[in-house]
Amino acid sequence: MTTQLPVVCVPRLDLRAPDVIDAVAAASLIADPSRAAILAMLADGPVCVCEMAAALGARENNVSNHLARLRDAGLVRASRHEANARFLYYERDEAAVAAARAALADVLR
Amino acid sequence: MTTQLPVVCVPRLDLRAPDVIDAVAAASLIADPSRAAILAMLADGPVCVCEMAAALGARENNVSNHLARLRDAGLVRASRHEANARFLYYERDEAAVAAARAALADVLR
DNA sequence: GGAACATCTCAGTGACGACTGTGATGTTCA
DNA sequence: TGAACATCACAGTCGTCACTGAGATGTTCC
Repeated sequence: MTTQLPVVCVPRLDLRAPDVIDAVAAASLIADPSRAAILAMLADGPVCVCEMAAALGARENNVSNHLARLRDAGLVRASRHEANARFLYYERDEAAVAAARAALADVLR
Repeated sequence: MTTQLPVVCVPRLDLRAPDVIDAVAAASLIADPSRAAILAMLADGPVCVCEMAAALGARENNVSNHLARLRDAGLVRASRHEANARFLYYERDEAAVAAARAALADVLR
């Protein structure tokens, strides 16, 4: 609880707002419960769209919309199942996830 | 790039959606550029409302609204300047910030 | 006490985003 | 080939949230 208040109470006009666009972009994606759960589920390996929809209790086109946003952000990518190409499996791009984690950690550093 | 697709393509209905409410709450706060910048600025110590407003190029009541949300979440607290109590200085609650950081890191684990 | 300042609270407005429904695309199987 | 399935893309609707403006509270200084 050591609050270091400045001795002189003159507004510091040299204070610059830090660059937070990457953190905001990452946070905006996690700010939705469905997308946050999707990202957490994908931590354990690829998951099918229908599996995620069932786990979330959401419709598949709804999940698809969220996956499209995560895809556009580069956080996940899709590939069809080898044995049954009807199923589309999503997996995380760990490099992009690490970058998002770093951007968020920088704000809360 | 070792995508471990299941050999048998049967939807895993046992898949449960993980608990992400804490991460979503934290992300929702960071998802706004003003709040993200505020949290980042406060990492270096207490800052006055007028200083944050000047750095952000925002109006003071706007900044005050964002600070109220961060306050309600327990991430920041306010105290008046000892020498000049007209100025209200905000500082982070490092325990709460650490908890938010942990919740976010858990989703992107 | 009164004026100027710093900040808060609240209500109103506008914009962005989440969910839905529908139709389209690609895949499997009979 | 046709039916069923898995998923996507897009447009419409509705709710939430950020910014604004105005008024209220607390502080300092004359």
